[in-house]
Amino acid sequence: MPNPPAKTLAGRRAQAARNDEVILEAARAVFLDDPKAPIAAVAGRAGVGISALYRRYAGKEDLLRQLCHDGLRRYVAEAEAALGEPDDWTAFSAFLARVVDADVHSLTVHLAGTFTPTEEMGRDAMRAGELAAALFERARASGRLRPDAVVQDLGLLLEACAAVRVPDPERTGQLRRRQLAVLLAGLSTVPTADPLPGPAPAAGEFDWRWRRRE
Amino acid sequence: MPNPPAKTLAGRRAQAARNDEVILEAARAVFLDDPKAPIAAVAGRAGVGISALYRRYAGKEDLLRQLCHDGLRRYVAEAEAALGEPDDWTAFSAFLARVVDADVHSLTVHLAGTFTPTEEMGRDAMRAGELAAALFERARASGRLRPDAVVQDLGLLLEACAAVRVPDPERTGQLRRRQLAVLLAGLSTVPTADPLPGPAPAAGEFDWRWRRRE
DNA sequence: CTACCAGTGGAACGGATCGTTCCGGTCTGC
DNA sequence: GCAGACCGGAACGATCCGTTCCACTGGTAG
Repeated sequence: MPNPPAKTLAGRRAQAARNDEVILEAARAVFLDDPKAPIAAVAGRAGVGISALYRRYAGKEDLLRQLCHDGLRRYVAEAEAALGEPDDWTAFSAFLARVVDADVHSLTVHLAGTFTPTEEMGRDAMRAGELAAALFERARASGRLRPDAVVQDLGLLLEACAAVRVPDPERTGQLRRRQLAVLLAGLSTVPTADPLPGPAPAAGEFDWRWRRRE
Repeated sequence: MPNPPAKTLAGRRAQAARNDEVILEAARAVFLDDPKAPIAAVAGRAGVGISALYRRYAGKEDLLRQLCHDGLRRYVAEAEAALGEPDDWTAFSAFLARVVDADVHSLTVHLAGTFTPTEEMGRDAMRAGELAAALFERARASGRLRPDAVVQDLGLLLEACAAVRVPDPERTGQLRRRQLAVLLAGLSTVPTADPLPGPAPAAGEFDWRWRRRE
Protein backbone atom coordinates (compact mmCIF):
# COMPACT_ATOMS: atom_id res chain seq x y z
CA MET A 1 0.00 0.00 0.00
CA PRO A 2 2.65 2.58 0.87
CA ASN A 3 4.80 2.66 -2.22
CA PRO A 4 3.72 1.89 -5.77
CA PRO A 5 6.45 0.43 -7.96
CA ALA A 6 6.87 2.73 -10.96
CA LYS A 7 5.15 6.07 -11.18
CA THR A 8 5.85 6.56 -14.84
CA LEU A 9 3.62 3.84 -16.20
CA ALA A 10 1.25 1.06 -15.35
CA GLY A 11 -0.27 0.43 -12.00
CA ARG A 12 -3.89 0.80 -11.13
CA ARG A 13 -3.17 3.54 -8.67
CA ALA A 14 -1.09 5.40 -11.21
CA GLN A 15 -3.83 5.26 -13.79
CA ALA A 16 -6.29 6.58 -11.25
CA ALA A 17 -3.99 9.43 -10.31
CA ARG A 18 -3.44 10.24 -13.95
CA ASN A 19 -7.18 10.20 -14.55
CA ASP A 20 -7.65 12.82 -11.86
CA GLU A 21 -5.61 15.14 -13.99
CA VAL A 22 -6.98 14.09 -17.36
CA ILE A 23 -10.57 14.47 -16.26
CA LEU A 24 -10.10 17.93 -14.84
CA GLU A 25 -8.34 19.05 -17.99
CA ALA A 26 -11.07 17.64 -20.18
CA ALA A 27 -13.75 19.21 -18.04
CA ARG A 28 -12.06 22.57 -18.31
CA ALA A 29 -11.82 22.32 -22.08
CA VAL A 30 -15.37 21.09 -22.55
CA PHE A 31 -17.13 23.46 -20.19
CA LEU A 32 -15.16 26.44 -21.42
CA ASP A 33 -16.39 25.63 -24.88
CA ASP A 34 -19.99 25.15 -23.74
CA PRO A 35 -21.02 25.77 -20.13
CA LYS A 36 -23.96 23.43 -20.41
CA ALA A 37 -22.25 20.59 -22.16
CA PRO A 38 -23.37 17.14 -21.01
CA ILE A 39 -21.25 15.21 -18.58
CA ALA A 40 -20.77 12.48 -21.14
CA ALA A 41 -18.89 14.95 -23.32
CA VAL A 42 -16.33 15.39 -20.58
CA ALA A 43 -15.90 11.65 -20.22
CA GLY A 44 -15.58 11.28 -23.96
CA ARG A 45 -13.01 14.03 -24.23
CA ALA A 46 -11.03 12.57 -21.36
CA GLY A 47 -11.15 9.13 -22.94
CA VAL A 48 -12.61 7.54 -19.84
CA GLY A 49 -15.94 6.07 -18.86
CA ILE A 50 -18.63 7.92 -16.98
CA SER A 51 -17.95 5.97 -13.79
CA ALA A 52 -14.48 7.43 -13.62
CA LEU A 53 -16.16 10.79 -13.29
CA TYR A 54 -18.74 9.83 -10.72
CA ARG A 55 -16.11 8.15 -8.61
CA ARG A 56 -14.46 11.54 -8.13
CA TYR A 57 -17.35 13.97 -8.07
CA ALA A 58 -20.74 13.64 -6.42
CA GLY A 59 -22.40 14.97 -9.54
CA LYS A 60 -22.20 17.51 -12.29
CA GLU A 61 -22.70 20.40 -9.93
CA ASP A 62 -19.77 19.27 -7.86
CA LEU A 63 -17.49 19.23 -10.86
CA LEU A 64 -18.62 22.65 -12.04
CA ARG A 65 -18.11 24.08 -8.59
CA GLN A 66 -14.61 22.74 -8.37
CA LEU A 67 -13.76 24.06 -11.82
CA CYS A 68 -15.08 27.49 -10.98
CA HIS A 69 -13.30 27.58 -7.68
CA ASP A 70 -10.05 26.67 -9.40
CA GLY A 71 -10.54 29.59 -11.75
CA LEU A 72 -11.19 31.92 -8.86
CA ARG A 73 -8.02 30.77 -7.11
CA ARG A 74 -6.08 31.26 -10.29
CA TYR A 75 -7.40 34.81 -10.52
CA VAL A 76 -6.34 35.54 -6.97
CA ALA A 77 -2.93 34.00 -7.55
CA GLU A 78 -2.31 36.06 -10.66
CA ALA A 79 -3.39 39.20 -8.88
CA GLU A 80 -1.08 38.54 -5.97
CA ALA A 81 1.77 37.85 -8.33
CA ALA A 82 1.05 41.04 -10.24
CA LEU A 83 1.11 43.11 -7.07
CA GLY A 84 4.77 42.17 -6.78
CA GLU A 85 5.60 43.90 -10.04
CA PRO A 86 7.23 47.28 -9.36
CA ASP A 87 5.82 49.26 -12.30
CA ASP A 88 2.20 50.17 -11.65
CA TRP A 89 0.91 50.10 -15.20
CA THR A 90 2.84 46.96 -16.08
CA ALA A 91 1.41 45.19 -13.04
CA PHE A 92 -2.05 46.17 -14.15
CA SER A 93 -1.81 45.26 -17.81
CA ALA A 94 0.21 42.11 -17.28
CA PHE A 95 -2.34 40.90 -14.77
CA LEU A 96 -5.13 41.38 -17.28
CA ALA A 97 -3.15 39.62 -19.98
CA ARG A 98 -2.58 36.60 -17.75
CA VAL A 99 -6.21 36.44 -16.75
CA VAL A 100 -7.35 36.72 -20.35
CA ASP A 101 -4.87 34.07 -21.49
CA ALA A 102 -6.01 31.62 -18.83
CA ASP A 103 -9.64 32.28 -19.74
CA VAL A 104 -10.36 32.71 -16.07
CA HIS A 105 -13.36 34.86 -16.81
CA SER A 106 -15.23 32.08 -18.59
CA LEU A 107 -14.21 29.70 -15.88
CA THR A 108 -15.71 31.85 -13.15
CA VAL A 109 -18.43 34.16 -14.37
CA HIS A 110 -19.83 31.98 -17.12
CA LEU A 111 -19.99 28.93 -14.92
CA ALA A 112 -21.50 30.80 -12.01
CA GLY A 113 -25.17 30.21 -11.49
CA THR A 114 -24.96 26.59 -12.55
CA PHE A 115 -24.28 25.48 -8.99
CA THR A 116 -24.77 26.67 -5.43
CA PRO A 117 -21.54 28.30 -4.32
CA THR A 118 -19.73 27.48 -1.13
CA GLU A 119 -18.92 30.01 1.53
CA GLU A 120 -15.24 29.71 0.79
CA MET A 121 -15.92 30.72 -2.78
CA GLY A 122 -17.69 33.78 -1.51
CA ARG A 123 -14.64 34.71 0.54
CA ASP A 124 -12.32 34.09 -2.40
CA ALA A 125 -14.52 36.17 -4.66
CA MET A 126 -14.38 39.02 -2.19
CA ARG A 127 -10.62 38.77 -1.95
CA ALA A 128 -10.41 38.71 -5.73
CA GLY A 129 -12.37 41.93 -5.84
CA GLU A 130 -10.08 43.59 -3.34
CA LEU A 131 -6.95 42.57 -5.18
CA ALA A 132 -8.32 43.78 -8.48
CA ALA A 133 -9.23 47.08 -6.87
CA ALA A 134 -5.71 47.40 -5.50
CA LEU A 135 -4.17 46.81 -8.92
CA PHE A 136 -6.60 49.24 -10.45
CA GLU A 137 -5.81 51.94 -7.94
CA ARG A 138 -2.11 51.54 -8.54
CA ALA A 139 -2.72 51.89 -12.26
CA ARG A 140 -4.79 54.98 -11.63
CA ALA A 141 -2.10 56.43 -9.41
CA SER A 142 0.34 56.01 -12.25
CA GLY A 143 -1.74 58.59 -14.08
CA ARG A 144 -2.05 56.45 -17.16
CA LEU A 145 -5.70 55.54 -16.60
CA ARG A 146 -8.53 57.73 -17.76
CA PRO A 147 -9.82 59.42 -14.62
CA ASP A 148 -13.43 58.49 -15.40
CA ALA A 149 -12.73 54.76 -15.51
CA VAL A 150 -13.78 52.68 -12.51
CA VAL A 151 -12.79 49.27 -11.22
CA GLN A 152 -16.00 47.77 -12.48
CA ASP A 153 -14.97 48.61 -16.01
CA LEU A 154 -12.65 45.63 -15.67
CA GLY A 155 -15.72 43.44 -15.70
CA LEU A 156 -16.74 44.84 -19.06
CA LEU A 157 -13.21 44.49 -20.34
CA LEU A 158 -12.88 40.86 -19.33
CA GLU A 159 -16.29 40.05 -20.73
CA ALA A 160 -15.30 41.62 -24.02
CA CYS A 161 -12.18 39.49 -24.26
CA ALA A 162 -13.96 36.30 -23.26
CA ALA A 163 -16.55 36.95 -25.94
CA VAL A 164 -13.96 36.55 -28.65
CA ARG A 165 -14.14 32.99 -29.82
CA VAL A 166 -13.11 31.10 -32.92
CA PRO A 167 -12.84 27.34 -33.42
CA ASP A 168 -9.06 27.27 -33.01
CA PRO A 169 -8.15 27.90 -29.36
CA GLU A 170 -4.73 29.28 -30.13
CA ARG A 171 -6.13 31.78 -32.60
CA THR A 172 -8.75 32.70 -30.05
CA GLY A 173 -5.96 33.63 -27.69
CA GLN A 174 -4.32 35.88 -30.27
CA LEU A 175 -7.53 37.70 -31.06
CA ARG A 176 -8.25 38.17 -27.38
CA ARG A 177 -4.87 39.77 -26.92
CA ARG A 178 -5.71 42.14 -29.72
CA GLN A 179 -9.05 42.98 -28.16
CA LEU A 180 -7.34 43.56 -24.84
CA ALA A 181 -4.84 45.90 -26.46
CA VAL A 182 -7.62 48.00 -27.99
CA LEU A 183 -9.48 48.19 -24.70
CA LEU A 184 -6.39 49.10 -22.71
CA ALA A 185 -5.58 51.79 -25.23
CA GLY A 186 -9.12 53.06 -24.84
CA LEU A 187 -8.79 53.19 -21.07
CA SER A 188 -5.42 54.85 -21.22
CA THR A 189 -4.62 58.55 -21.32
CA VAL A 190 -1.29 58.37 -23.05
CA PRO A 191 -1.33 57.26 -26.69
CA THR A 192 0.56 54.01 -26.99
CA ALA A 193 3.29 53.49 -29.54
CA ASP A 194 2.86 49.71 -29.72
CA PRO A 195 0.96 48.39 -32.72
CA LEU A 196 -2.01 46.11 -32.23
CA PRO A 197 -0.72 42.61 -31.53
CA GLY A 198 -1.22 39.39 -33.42
CA PRO A 199 -2.15 38.72 -36.99
CA ALA A 200 -5.10 41.00 -37.65
CA PRO A 201 -8.43 39.25 -38.08
CA ALA A 202 -8.81 38.11 -41.66
CA ALA A 203 -11.77 38.21 -44.01
CA GLY A 204 -14.05 35.24 -43.47
CA GLU A 205 -12.48 34.38 -40.16
CA PHE A 206 -15.82 34.70 -38.41
CA ASP A 207 -17.86 32.89 -41.02
CA TRP A 208 -17.90 29.68 -39.02
CA ARG A 209 -20.83 31.10 -37.09
CA TRP A 210 -22.98 30.79 -40.18
CA ARG A 211 -22.30 27.11 -40.50
CA ARG A 212 -24.92 24.95 -38.94
CA ARG A 213 -24.34 24.40 -35.24
CA GLU A 214 -24.74 21.02 -33.50
CA MET B 1 -68.07 30.67 -23.38
CA PRO B 2 -66.60 32.02 -20.12
CA ASN B 3 -64.45 34.26 -22.19
CA PRO B 4 -65.41 37.95 -22.28
CA PRO B 5 -64.27 39.99 -25.27
CA ALA B 6 -62.25 42.59 -23.37
CA LYS B 7 -60.49 43.98 -26.36
CA THR B 8 -59.91 47.60 -27.12
CA LEU B 9 -60.03 47.30 -30.85
CA ALA B 10 -62.78 45.16 -32.28
CA GLY B 11 -62.41 42.87 -35.23
CA ARG B 12 -60.92 39.46 -35.58
CA ARG B 13 -58.80 40.65 -38.45
CA ALA B 14 -57.49 43.51 -36.36
CA GLN B 15 -56.41 41.15 -33.62
CA ALA B 16 -54.68 38.94 -36.14
CA ALA B 17 -52.82 41.88 -37.61
CA ARG B 18 -51.85 43.05 -34.17
CA ASN B 19 -50.63 39.58 -33.33
CA ASP B 20 -48.28 39.64 -36.29
CA GLU B 21 -46.53 42.53 -34.66
CA VAL B 22 -46.74 41.31 -31.10
CA ILE B 23 -45.34 37.92 -31.96
CA LEU B 24 -42.37 39.28 -33.85
CA GLU B 25 -41.58 41.65 -31.05
CA ALA B 26 -41.84 38.90 -28.47
CA ALA B 27 -39.69 36.61 -30.57
CA ARG B 28 -37.04 39.28 -30.87
CA ALA B 29 -37.00 39.88 -27.14
CA VAL B 30 -36.96 36.22 -26.22
CA PHE B 31 -34.38 35.02 -28.70
CA LEU B 32 -32.11 37.95 -28.02
CA ASP B 33 -32.14 36.96 -24.40
CA ASP B 34 -31.54 33.28 -25.17
CA PRO B 35 -30.96 32.09 -28.72
CA LYS B 36 -32.18 28.61 -27.89
CA ALA B 37 -35.26 29.52 -25.96
CA PRO B 38 -38.26 27.26 -26.55
CA ILE B 39 -40.98 28.38 -28.90
CA ALA B 40 -43.47 28.27 -26.06
CA ALA B 41 -41.55 31.08 -24.39
CA VAL B 42 -42.22 33.31 -27.36
CA ALA B 43 -45.91 32.50 -27.27
CA GLY B 44 -46.01 33.13 -23.55
CA ARG B 45 -44.20 36.45 -23.85
CA ALA B 46 -46.51 37.51 -26.65
CA GLY B 47 -49.54 36.50 -24.64
CA VAL B 48 -50.86 34.25 -27.37
CA GLY B 49 -51.23 30.54 -27.88
CA ILE B 50 -48.83 28.36 -29.74
CA SER B 51 -51.20 28.00 -32.67
CA ALA B 52 -50.98 31.72 -33.33
CA LEU B 53 -47.30 31.15 -33.95
CA TYR B 54 -47.60 28.12 -36.16
CA ARG B 55 -50.27 29.82 -38.21
CA ARG B 56 -47.65 32.35 -39.27
CA TYR B 57 -44.42 30.39 -39.42
CA ALA B 58 -43.79 26.91 -40.75
CA GLY B 59 -41.68 26.13 -37.70
CA LYS B 60 -39.08 27.43 -35.34
CA GLU B 61 -36.42 27.58 -37.97
CA ASP B 62 -38.62 29.74 -40.12
CA LEU B 63 -39.12 32.24 -37.36
CA LEU B 64 -35.43 32.37 -36.52
CA ARG B 65 -34.54 32.88 -40.15
CA GLN B 66 -36.98 35.75 -40.50
CA LEU B 67 -35.69 37.38 -37.33
CA CYS B 68 -32.10 37.10 -38.47
CA HIS B 69 -32.88 38.41 -41.88
CA ASP B 70 -34.65 41.40 -40.36
CA GLY B 71 -31.53 42.13 -38.35
CA LEU B 72 -29.39 41.91 -41.44
CA ARG B 73 -31.66 44.32 -43.30
CA ARG B 74 -31.53 46.68 -40.37
CA TYR B 75 -27.75 46.59 -40.48
CA VAL B 76 -27.71 47.37 -44.17
CA ALA B 77 -30.23 50.16 -43.71
CA GLU B 78 -28.23 51.78 -40.93
CA ALA B 79 -25.07 51.55 -42.97
CA GLU B 80 -26.71 53.15 -45.98
CA ALA B 81 -28.09 55.91 -43.81
CA ALA B 82 -24.69 56.48 -42.25
CA LEU B 83 -23.03 56.80 -45.64
CA GLY B 84 -25.12 59.92 -46.13
CA GLU B 85 -23.48 61.64 -43.19
CA PRO B 86 -20.89 64.13 -44.41
CA ASP B 87 -18.32 63.81 -41.62
CA ASP B 88 -16.34 60.61 -42.05
CA TRP B 89 -15.67 59.81 -38.43
CA THR B 90 -19.18 60.73 -37.35
CA ALA B 91 -20.65 58.47 -40.01
CA PHE B 92 -18.49 55.66 -38.73
CA SER B 93 -19.10 56.03 -35.02
CA ALA B 94 -22.79 56.88 -35.34
CA PHE B 95 -23.32 53.78 -37.45
CA LEU B 96 -21.73 51.62 -34.80
CA ALA B 97 -23.80 53.25 -32.08
CA ARG B 98 -27.02 52.58 -33.97
CA VAL B 99 -26.06 48.98 -34.62
CA VAL B 100 -25.12 48.44 -31.01
CA ASP B 101 -28.32 50.06 -29.76
CA ALA B 102 -30.48 47.91 -31.99
CA ASP B 103 -28.60 44.80 -30.86
CA VAL B 104 -28.27 43.82 -34.48
CA HIS B 105 -25.20 41.77 -33.76
CA SER B 106 -27.05 39.34 -31.49
CA LEU B 107 -29.87 39.21 -33.99
CA THR B 108 -27.60 38.15 -36.81
CA VAL B 109 -24.43 36.48 -35.65
CA HIS B 110 -25.77 34.80 -32.55
CA LEU B 111 -28.80 33.42 -34.32
CA ALA B 112 -26.80 32.23 -37.30
CA GLY B 113 -26.22 28.53 -37.42
CA THR B 114 -29.60 27.71 -35.94
CA PHE B 115 -31.18 27.56 -39.38
CA THR B 116 -30.22 27.05 -42.99
CA PRO B 117 -29.82 30.47 -44.58
CA THR B 118 -31.46 31.52 -47.80
CA GLU B 119 -29.57 32.76 -50.80
CA GLU B 120 -30.99 36.21 -50.35
CA MET B 121 -29.50 36.32 -46.89
CA GLY B 122 -26.16 35.47 -48.39
CA ARG B 123 -26.44 38.39 -50.77
CA ASP B 124 -27.52 40.72 -48.00
CA ALA B 125 -24.65 39.59 -45.82
CA MET B 126 -22.23 40.31 -48.61
CA ARG B 127 -23.71 43.76 -49.15
CA ALA B 128 -23.51 44.39 -45.42
CA GLY B 129 -19.83 43.59 -45.53
CA GLU B 130 -19.22 45.96 -48.42
CA LEU B 131 -21.06 48.81 -46.74
CA ALA B 132 -19.19 48.30 -43.50
CA ALA B 133 -15.93 48.30 -45.42
CA ALA B 134 -16.89 51.56 -47.13
CA LEU B 135 -17.65 53.22 -43.80
CA PHE B 136 -14.45 51.88 -42.38
CA GLU B 137 -12.36 53.17 -45.25
CA ARG B 138 -13.90 56.61 -44.93
CA ALA B 139 -13.05 56.59 -41.23
CA ARG B 140 -9.53 55.56 -42.05
CA ALA B 141 -9.24 58.26 -44.66
CA SER B 142 -10.17 60.79 -42.01
CA GLY B 143 -6.92 59.87 -40.32
CA ARG B 144 -8.55 59.26 -37.00
CA LEU B 145 -8.26 55.48 -37.12
CA ARG B 146 -5.16 53.64 -36.02
CA PRO B 147 -3.45 52.58 -39.22
CA ASP B 148 -3.07 48.99 -38.01
CA ALA B 149 -6.80 48.49 -37.52
CA VAL B 150 -8.66 46.47 -40.14
CA VAL B 151 -12.32 46.18 -41.08
CA GLN B 152 -12.57 42.82 -39.37
CA ASP B 153 -11.80 44.50 -36.08
CA LEU B 154 -15.39 45.70 -36.25
CA GLY B 155 -16.46 42.12 -35.69
CA LEU B 156 -14.51 42.00 -32.45
CA LEU B 157 -15.90 45.38 -31.45
CA LEU B 158 -19.50 44.41 -32.02
CA GLU B 159 -19.01 41.12 -30.27
CA ALA B 160 -17.59 42.95 -27.28
CA CYS B 161 -20.60 45.24 -27.06
CA ALA B 162 -23.10 42.44 -27.51
CA ALA B 163 -21.40 40.52 -24.72
CA VAL B 164 -22.40 43.18 -22.20
CA ARG B 165 -25.58 42.02 -20.61
CA VAL B 166 -27.43 42.76 -17.39
CA PRO B 167 -31.01 41.89 -16.47
CA ASP B 168 -32.35 45.38 -17.19
CA PRO B 169 -32.37 45.99 -20.96
CA GLU B 170 -32.12 49.75 -20.66
CA ARG B 171 -29.10 49.52 -18.40
CA THR B 172 -27.59 47.03 -20.80
CA GLY B 173 -27.84 49.68 -23.49
CA GLN B 174 -26.03 52.23 -21.34
CA LEU B 175 -23.21 49.87 -20.52
CA ARG B 176 -22.85 48.88 -24.15
CA ARG B 177 -22.47 52.53 -25.09
CA ARG B 178 -19.73 52.81 -22.53
CA GLN B 179 -17.99 49.75 -23.89
CA LEU B 180 -18.28 51.14 -27.40
CA ALA B 181 -16.76 54.44 -26.29
CA VAL B 182 -13.75 52.68 -24.81
CA LEU B 183 -13.25 50.58 -27.90
CA LEU B 184 -13.56 53.54 -30.25
CA ALA B 185 -11.08 55.46 -28.15
CA GLY B 186 -8.78 52.49 -28.39
CA LEU B 187 -9.07 52.38 -32.17
CA SER B 188 -8.61 56.09 -32.49
CA THR B 189 -5.37 58.02 -32.92
CA VAL B 190 -6.48 61.30 -31.46
CA PRO B 191 -7.19 61.37 -27.73
CA THR B 192 -10.85 62.12 -27.18
CA ALA B 193 -12.02 64.84 -24.86
CA ASP B 194 -15.42 63.27 -24.18
CA PRO B 195 -15.77 61.45 -20.90
CA LEU B 196 -16.99 57.85 -20.86
CA PRO B 197 -20.76 57.89 -21.23
CA GLY B 198 -23.47 56.63 -18.94
CA PRO B 199 -23.49 55.98 -15.23
CA ALA B 200 -20.31 54.01 -14.62
CA PRO B 201 -20.83 50.37 -13.68
CA ALA B 202 -21.48 50.10 -9.97
CA ALA B 203 -20.22 47.63 -7.41
CA GLY B 204 -22.31 44.48 -7.39
CA GLU B 205 -23.93 45.28 -10.70
CA PHE B 206 -22.68 42.03 -12.17
CA ASP B 207 -23.51 39.86 -9.18
CA TRP B 208 -26.69 38.57 -10.79
CA ARG B 209 -24.58 36.03 -12.59
CA TRP B 210 -23.87 34.29 -9.31
CA ARG B 211 -27.53 33.83 -8.56
CA ARG B 212 -28.79 30.44 -9.56
CA ARG B 213 -29.85 30.24 -13.19
CA GLU B 214 -33.04 28.30 -13.90
C1' DC C 1 0.06 -17.55 -5.53
C1' DT C 2 -4.51 -16.27 -4.88
C1' DA C 3 -8.52 -13.96 -3.37
C1' DC C 4 -10.24 -9.62 -3.20
C1' DC C 5 -11.82 -5.19 -4.42
C1' DA C 6 -10.68 -0.40 -6.08
C1' DG C 7 -11.35 1.34 -10.28
C1' DT C 8 -13.55 1.18 -14.68
C1' DG C 9 -16.51 1.20 -19.16
C1' DG C 10 -20.75 1.84 -20.73
C1' DA C 11 -25.62 0.20 -21.05
C1' DA C 12 -29.99 1.26 -18.99
C1' DC C 13 -33.35 4.20 -16.66
C1' DG C 14 -36.31 7.89 -15.49
C1' DG C 15 -37.19 12.54 -15.77
C1' DA C 16 -37.26 16.75 -18.22
C1' DT C 17 -37.60 19.54 -22.36
C1' DC C 18 -39.25 20.95 -26.69
C1' DG C 19 -41.05 21.12 -31.46
C1' DT C 20 -45.09 20.06 -33.60
C1' DT C 21 -49.77 18.39 -34.19
C1' DC C 22 -54.48 18.30 -33.15
C1' DC C 23 -58.92 19.37 -31.43
C1' DG C 24 -62.58 21.84 -29.48
C1' DG C 25 -64.20 26.40 -29.04
C1' DT C 26 -65.10 31.44 -30.38
C1' DC C 27 -66.37 35.18 -32.97
C1' DT C 28 -66.42 37.85 -37.45
C1' DG C 29 -67.54 38.82 -41.90
C1' DC C 30 -70.83 37.94 -45.13
C1' DG D 1 -77.27 32.34 -39.23
C1' DC D 2 -73.30 29.94 -40.55
C1' DA D 3 -68.82 28.81 -42.69
C1' DG D 4 -64.51 29.13 -41.59
C1' DA D 5 -60.54 32.02 -40.07
C1' DC D 6 -58.35 32.19 -35.88
C1' DC D 7 -57.18 30.89 -31.44
C1' DG D 8 -55.64 28.48 -26.76
C1' DG D 9 -53.46 24.87 -25.02
C1' DA D 10 -53.40 19.82 -24.07
C1' DA D 11 -51.23 15.76 -25.97
C1' DC D 12 -47.60 13.34 -28.33
C1' DG D 13 -43.32 11.66 -29.72
C1' DA D 14 -38.56 12.45 -30.08
C1' DT D 15 -34.47 13.71 -27.91
C1' DC D 16 -31.30 14.68 -24.48
C1' DC D 17 -29.01 14.16 -20.03
C1' DG D 18 -27.85 13.18 -15.22
C1' DT D 19 -27.37 9.39 -12.53
C1' DT D 20 -27.38 4.54 -11.29
C1' DC D 21 -26.10 -0.07 -11.89
C1' DC D 22 -23.59 -4.06 -13.10
C1' DA D 23 -20.25 -7.00 -15.01
C1' DC D 24 -15.40 -7.11 -15.52
C1' DT D 25 -10.38 -6.63 -14.90
C1' DG D 26 -5.89 -6.44 -13.14
C1' DG D 27 -3.02 -4.62 -9.38
C1' DT D 28 -2.19 -5.56 -4.57
C1' DA D 29 -2.13 -7.30 0.14
C1' DG D 30 -1.30 -11.09 2.73
